[in-house]
Amino acid sequence: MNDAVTDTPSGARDDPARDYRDTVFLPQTSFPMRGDLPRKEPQILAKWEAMDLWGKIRASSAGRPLFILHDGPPYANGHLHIGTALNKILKDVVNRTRQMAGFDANYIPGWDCHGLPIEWKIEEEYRAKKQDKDAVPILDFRAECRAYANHWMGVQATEFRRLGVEGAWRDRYATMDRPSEAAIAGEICKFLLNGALYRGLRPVMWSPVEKTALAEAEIEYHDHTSATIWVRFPIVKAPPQPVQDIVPGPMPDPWWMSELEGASVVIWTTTAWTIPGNRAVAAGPEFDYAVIRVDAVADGSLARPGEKIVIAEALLPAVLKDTGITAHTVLHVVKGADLAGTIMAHPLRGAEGADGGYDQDTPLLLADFVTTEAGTGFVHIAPGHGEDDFILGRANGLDVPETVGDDGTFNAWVPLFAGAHVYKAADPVSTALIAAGTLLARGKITHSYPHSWRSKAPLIFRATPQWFIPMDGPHRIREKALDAIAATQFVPDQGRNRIGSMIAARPDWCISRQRAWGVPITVFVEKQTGEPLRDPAVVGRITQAFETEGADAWYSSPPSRFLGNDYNPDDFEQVMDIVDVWFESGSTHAFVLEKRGLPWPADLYLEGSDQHRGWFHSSLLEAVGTRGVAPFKAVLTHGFVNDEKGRKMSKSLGNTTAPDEVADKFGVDILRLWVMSSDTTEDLRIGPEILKQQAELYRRLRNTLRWVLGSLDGFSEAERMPVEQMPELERWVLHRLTELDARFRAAVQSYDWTGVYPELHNFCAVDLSAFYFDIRKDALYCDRPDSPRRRAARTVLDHLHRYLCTWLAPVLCFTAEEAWCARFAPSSSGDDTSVHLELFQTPPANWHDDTLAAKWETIRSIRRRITVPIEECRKTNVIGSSLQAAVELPLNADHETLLDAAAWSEIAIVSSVTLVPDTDGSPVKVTPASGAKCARCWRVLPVVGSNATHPSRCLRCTDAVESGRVCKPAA
RNA sequence: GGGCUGGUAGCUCAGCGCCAGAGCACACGCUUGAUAAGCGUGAGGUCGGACGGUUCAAAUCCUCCCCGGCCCA
Repeated sequence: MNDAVTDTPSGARDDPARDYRDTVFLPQTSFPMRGDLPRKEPQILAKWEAMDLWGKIRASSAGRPLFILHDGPPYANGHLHIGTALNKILKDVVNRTRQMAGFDANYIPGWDCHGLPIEWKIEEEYRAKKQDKDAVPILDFRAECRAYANHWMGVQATEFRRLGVEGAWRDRYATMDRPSEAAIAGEICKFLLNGALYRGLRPVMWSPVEKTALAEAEIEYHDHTSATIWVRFPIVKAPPQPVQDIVPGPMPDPWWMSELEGASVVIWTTTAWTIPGNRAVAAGPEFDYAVIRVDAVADGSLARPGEKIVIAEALLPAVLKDTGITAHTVLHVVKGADLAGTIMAHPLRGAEGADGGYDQDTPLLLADFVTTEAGTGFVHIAPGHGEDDFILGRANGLDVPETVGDDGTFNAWVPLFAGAHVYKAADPVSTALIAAGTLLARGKITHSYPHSWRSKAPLIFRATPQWFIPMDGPHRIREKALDAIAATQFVPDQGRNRIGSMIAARPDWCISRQRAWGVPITVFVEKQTGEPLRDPAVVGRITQAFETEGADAWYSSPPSRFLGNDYNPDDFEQVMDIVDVWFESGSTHAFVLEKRGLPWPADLYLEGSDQHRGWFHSSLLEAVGTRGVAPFKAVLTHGFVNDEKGRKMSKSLGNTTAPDEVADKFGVDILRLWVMSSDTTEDLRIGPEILKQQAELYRRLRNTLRWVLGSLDGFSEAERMPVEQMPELERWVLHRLTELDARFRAAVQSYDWTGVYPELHNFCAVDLSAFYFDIRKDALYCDRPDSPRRRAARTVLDHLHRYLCTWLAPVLCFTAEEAWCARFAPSSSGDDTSVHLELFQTPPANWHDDTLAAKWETIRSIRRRITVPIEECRKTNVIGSSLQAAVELPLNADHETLLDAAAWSEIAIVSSVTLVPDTDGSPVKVTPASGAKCARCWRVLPVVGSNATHPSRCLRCTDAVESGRVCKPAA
């Protein structure tokens, strides 16, 4: 308590003009109204760094139940954007709330470092220096990639920490760390050793000029003129089921389908060289296909009058024109679905010199990628020469012929065309088809075609050996993954469905890439058998070497180092492919959790919804394949950040919001508040107006804290009052705290934070600022310090300060710290006090009082009946301040005992209330209060002026002043 | 084109079968002892569209369409 002020000497009359301000307890605090966040936040960060806050948090929570949010690694390339900021802030809030709810939330942030984008950056630098990548030793190249990733990890770490994200930054993980590379190789070898790793063929985009595979982003599309061919596939066996003709008219013989034998299915392709690789024809199940008889043809047409061909009805006019058919009869129309099971001959069946190499059957399959935009409505399927073809082929057990070599020429085994280059294959293929009688027409088309970004040469899809993890078969990875999904908590729950349908439909996982910057697939293949070597001793030598030297050891060591004395290196081929980066990040659980002795599986994975196909997916498959279960107990997803109109952000549209700009202009706490004010399970929006709104919300929170701090000035434990002795108003506030507490605890459990912080804001604005604080200002400012009413209020304010600071700490991590230290660490520098070392407060059971809450709900609704007529009196200039009002309040029998008249005047902040019985819903009457205004508390009361010595004060204020205990605010 | 998802006041969000809600912003007023603050009052929406369906009753269920977003093709 501050120095008491002596009133005027007893007996002397007061000066009516006296200013009583210095006898009133006005809020007093060092906590400024303006946040000044962009300047202050870095100072607070520096303080945390200096006191080793992270270390102290860990030490303080030792022994508590662990909570592991396993960090999905962002790619170590470029500055943070708003999406990564959202993700990390949300993670930080979840971690902090769990920490403050009593867990030991040890968060280890990490990075994804390998992969194409960094390779490209380094290659780009080479090109700028006119250097050839292939001339650089691979270890040098990898070292440059490593340095590049390292640089960006540092940049992003700084940016994340500026966002207030707390974690084990010194112990961060990176996929390119040596132990990580060793662990990743170890995971690959788990699949190798348990037999779930096989080598198969798969088409990839290939440049015959550079003799290399290319990734999607290395491909440029340019116009290219290709030869086109229309080819007959003679039907040798009609579909198995009798089907009804769908042409209107007389009902045909249901067995007409047998007529299809002898007819031909016609395909159209722009890549004649893929015909030798054909293994099927696909039709669209929903399309109508016409069986026609050719009646007349133009000169030079390869069509034959009298022959029967099948073509999609929608494309019939175009095909007739292109093939020179001038007259025809539609015999039947049939759904594509009904053609399934038709067996055709390969168009080169029986060709001279082919030696029976094309005599295999060609099935007709159904596929939803077939369109009727161009062609014939039938697609020729060469599983080695197209993504769709490959997947359809796998699903139907087709083989993947390896027809083309790395230089773009046909392999020696390919009948008729061995050694020919695919770029020049259109003529020989056409000639052979003409000889076989199956070419229906030829043409040319100019279309957009993939080319190499480097050589500008046209590319081909070519079957190449790749490494796969099977989804089905003895390891039942698909089935186990689906079981694991069923056992996982998804927030929101739709995520289960989304990842589930992907897992259910996906093909085998191709984990090999023909690249340099990554972890090699550490496998030796026995040359004679083509089988991978499965020897735990060899695996052990590999992972051991990687542990200290990293994956570079694979490139720098002779194979004998790994093969040991049991094998002759000459008998083995060392695989030089690297593993898919998704396999790497899918293995982080192994080296970040398991290897470090943290609990496994993780409690939570938390990423953007795109990671259903990405990290959640690969982590699930990796863990199921090696451990049989998911590496996470729960998966939380958030949406994407769009602009204020809900449009995707793009530099060209100029609608981007960068996190560092928000930090510099508003402060990080505003950005964090934005995250928690949004529904993060859906897409979110951000922009100038939305940020401005967040700044408004922040101001209210900040001013609430400020007023609490100011009104608590000088609070001493001696003032504290037990709940039982408090007025109902105070007990109602404490009850509200129990309600909010329940909301927080539920959110901590469920990870569902939507609406929680808006509700806290609502509490501050509506329950506290506009109601409780407004009412209690009179007692806090004007009562003597030992007044029970004031003591009760200050006790509640003490609780409010602790509850609000701790609740806000996970989100407004800087502001809450400031408000906490403003009270508990006023000495500032060198002090180790931090709100982040606190736990959430636990409300005593006796604070909860539903009956009281219901009663005060009624009181507040009656209060609203009073404020309306007061407002009307203001309009007519009868009164200004509500303290100038006297109210006549009619109450019905149910309400007349709620409060007494004095309490009503307190609650309504008026100078007097008269209660009258309400029998017919009579309105509240407001009149100017009679009496004079107390110069100290401004209430208008009849007693003011009745005391000759103290003519300008009311009784309460006279007592307060004469007690000699009212303070003069510290200067 | 397919899978998942969203479209309720200027903004952020509730409501998800039975009279359109909250906070913020806005307007007006009060206060000048939370003052680059605080209080009060008020205005504002045919709930994306359908002179579509189901129902006694639809923002809420169904169908179609339009506009976004993520992932595939």
